[in-house]
Amino acid sequence: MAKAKNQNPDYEKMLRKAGVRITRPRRIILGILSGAGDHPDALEIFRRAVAVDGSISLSTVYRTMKLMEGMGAIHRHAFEGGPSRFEQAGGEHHDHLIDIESGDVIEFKSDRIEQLQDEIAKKLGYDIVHHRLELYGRKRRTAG
Amino acid sequence: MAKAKNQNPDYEKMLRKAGVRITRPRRIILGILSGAGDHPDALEIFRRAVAVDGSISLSTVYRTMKLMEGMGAIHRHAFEGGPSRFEQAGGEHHDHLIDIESGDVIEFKSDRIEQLQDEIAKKLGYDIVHHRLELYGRKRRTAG
DNA sequence: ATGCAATTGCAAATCGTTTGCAAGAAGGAC
DNA sequence: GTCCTTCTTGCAAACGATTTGCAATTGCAT
Repeated sequence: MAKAKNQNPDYEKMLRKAGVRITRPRRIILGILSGAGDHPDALEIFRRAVAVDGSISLSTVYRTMKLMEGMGAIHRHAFEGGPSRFEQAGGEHHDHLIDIESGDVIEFKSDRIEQLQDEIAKKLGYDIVHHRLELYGRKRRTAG
Repeated sequence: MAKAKNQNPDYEKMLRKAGVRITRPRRIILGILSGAGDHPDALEIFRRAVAVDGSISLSTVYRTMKLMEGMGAIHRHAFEGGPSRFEQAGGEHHDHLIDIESGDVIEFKSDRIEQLQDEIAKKLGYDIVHHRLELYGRKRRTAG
């Protein structure tokens, strides 16, 4: 019953092909993102990585995040004030609903909204390169 | 033909009523936001404020921004990486299209999108407290 | 005008993130 | 497997944006 979010597109192969060395820290960090069902920030990734290999440094986590972001292997999210949070790329595009009480992130998708965004941009004379749609909400009290 | 974006809801009165002292720095800063047609960041507001009164400090700009944000008199936007940018509140709600080449911000509004957002949140069991919709785009080359 | 609490400017502190550098690994050539 | 070059790493120091402690100053109710 584990939340299997794992469609691991074998990043190691892709990265090596792109001329990126697969080092021990990188393998560990990538593995963590790959298995994460949440959207951890750099410090949290660092904690999880250290649990596997105590010698990994926070700098390496940041450097790896930046590298992977550049390669398109992960997505960086800057939710409300807090630090950047990361998520493995590869899945379908989606937006986020952030629970302002717990910080939990729920993913959702709306083709209709995407379509409307395109129309708006077009009307304004722009081509959308990317967008950000975040809903900040509070769990509805289940009427008791 | 100036871009009059000025529906100045007499913040001084509102603020004083809320027990906030109207000091010289605050009056100047509020005036700047009120007359701004753009979305300046703290440093830019500071620059404009210093041009009026050389003794104003950056700390005061930050403190005033935080205070006014709390009072609902301004909105804070954290676009892509950069520092927070501010805008006087009071106008109608709108979202933003950011020109990734110039940094210019264009405001737009879509009731349809807002409505869809509400539906999505409701379906997920949440009440939206606020949201953020930003389109990052590039000016379409006017086919010549 | 007077007094006290709220506000300020300044400098130092903080947070998240980046960077210089010397030591240490990755992986192609042999 | 061994060697070599180059890329990566960990560390500590630097960074940019923002916040804070503090003593001096100001707003404004009286």
